[in-house]
Formats: sequence, structure tokens, C-alpha cells
Amino acid sequence: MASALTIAEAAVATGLSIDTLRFYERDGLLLRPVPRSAAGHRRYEPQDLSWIELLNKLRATGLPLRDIARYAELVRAGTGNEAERLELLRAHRQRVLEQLAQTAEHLGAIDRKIGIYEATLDMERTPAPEMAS
Amino acid sequence: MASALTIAEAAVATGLSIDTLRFYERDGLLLRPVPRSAAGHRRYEPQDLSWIELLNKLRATGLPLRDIARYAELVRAGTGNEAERLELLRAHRQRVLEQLAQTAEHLGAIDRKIGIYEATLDMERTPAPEMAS
DNA sequence: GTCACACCTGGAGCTGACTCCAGCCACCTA
DNA sequence: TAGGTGGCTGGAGTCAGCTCCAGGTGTGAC
Repeated sequence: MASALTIAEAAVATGLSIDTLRFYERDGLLLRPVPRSAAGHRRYEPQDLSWIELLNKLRATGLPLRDIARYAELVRAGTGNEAERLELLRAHRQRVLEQLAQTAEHLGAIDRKIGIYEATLDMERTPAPEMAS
Repeated sequence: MASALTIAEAAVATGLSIDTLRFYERDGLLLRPVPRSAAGHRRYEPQDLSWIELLNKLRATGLPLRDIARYAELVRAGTGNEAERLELLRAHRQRVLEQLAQTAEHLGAIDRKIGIYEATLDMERTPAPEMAS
């Protein structure tokens, strides 16, 4: 089994820091305690890494760690609570959509501001033609 | 001049809390100290409110308060630094675009996850037709 | 065997962005 | 003139999400 990563490798693979990986585990954000080597060192298996990838996506889209912990708890509890998991994801999806729309709108305002500065600077570079000459 | 708002009114108008309005002012995020009434109470004028609206958009799109303070500082310094302001806004715009793209991508993954749960629950509700009968 | 190295734990510290509080003042109303 | 309301200040507290640290262990290289 070549496919178990050390914590340093897992950090590179997931884009998280070593400290953050340990912190997430302590906080119950993972589906299980990461398996250990004989020496007690963490060995991340593919299932651990793919869960962390999902976790990263949820976090990057703004789901608080508390909610991710709740979701992990549901998954750990096994089949039977799929409706609640679905509800959690749908609620998050909804917020993400709203946030996307908002951001796009605000981006428009920022773009207009940029346009104004561009015009200002353009005018400086090519001043209005002088009256005589 | 009916158009100057108390801090309580400004809070409603901007969606910020009274404490946050004072905090932003203390931290130099506004273009000027908000004018005061004879009693020393803040009176927000239209120009203050419209700056706060821009501030809100920058913040809502993820620009750190430190960078907003820097931008405010440039605006306060008057004409002559438009290139730097433009640079700041363009850099922010770029990050917002990247973040939008990322979020949209992650949303896709979340949607797929939702699809899986929906399928699971659907199957439960309408079990496969039985063999005999 | 001793050195470096990667990793371990529990707990403290930090950053960003607020939020709350005590103690005070000014205006209005009855 | 007494009480209530709304605002003031400076400073402390809070919360999320990490990040750092001291002191310790197991493993391989020389």
C-alpha cells in the first residue's frame, strides 16, 4: 500500500498546513481519526484526502467549520440521516448562489469606479487640444 | 438641510451597526471624521453615506479593512495618486474574478453531492419493483 | 551511540473584524 | 428638576480560524 501519505505530504496534497490538518482532526471535522503508523504518526489514506477535498470546497465557499463539523457528524452516524445532510447542503447551496449574485453585482460597481479612474488618467495623458495652436 | 442622519439612522441606512460605524471611523476607513452636531453627536451627510456604501461593497467582496483604509488614505490625499488607486482596485477586481470562478466551480461539486443524496432518497421513496407481483 | 529529522501532544498566542461596557453628557418632556 | 433617551469615549472582550511553541519520541545515517 503505497497510498498512505505522511502529514507533510497530506499538507502539500490538500493545500492546508500541517497545523491546520491536526486542528481539523481535533475539532472533529474529519470523518474519522486519521490512521497511525506504528510510531504513532498520521497516515492519510485516499478516503481521508478526498473528504478533506470536499471539506476544502465547503470552506472555500463560506460554510463555517461548525457546520462542516455537523455534516461530518451526520456522515459518521451512518445511513438514515441523508435527508438532514441534503438539507444542510441545499441551504449552503442557496447561500452560495446568493453570495455569487451579490458579488457579481458589487463587481459591477467596482468596475464602474475603475472606469472613472481610467478616464481620468487617460485625460491626463492626452490633454484636450489647446485653443490656439 | 434635512439630509444629515444620526448614527442610529445611518446604521439602518448602511446595514452596519452603530458600533461598527464608530469603529470604522476610528480606524480611518472613512474619508473624513463624520461632522458633529452642536452636542457632539455624529451627523452623517450624503457623501459620508455614499462612501460607506462603496466601502461595504469592497468589504463584501473580500477586500480587507486594511486595504480599504489604504484606499481611503489615497482618496484623502487628493488628486495625484489616481494611478495607485486604480492599481489597488484592479488588483482587487482580479482577485474577485478568481474567487467567483473558484466558487462557481466548487458549487458544481456541491451540486453533484446534492444530486447523489437526492437519488438516494428517491430510491427509498420508490423502491425497485418487486420480482413477483 | 549520537545526531538530525519528522512527527507527536497540550496549550498558548495571534489576527481580523467586530461587539460590549462603564461612566459621562446633552437634550426633551411633564 | 427629575427621568428618559440617545449619543459620547476609551478600553476590554469575543469569536472564528488558524499558528506557534515547548518538551518529548521513534527512526535512519554515520
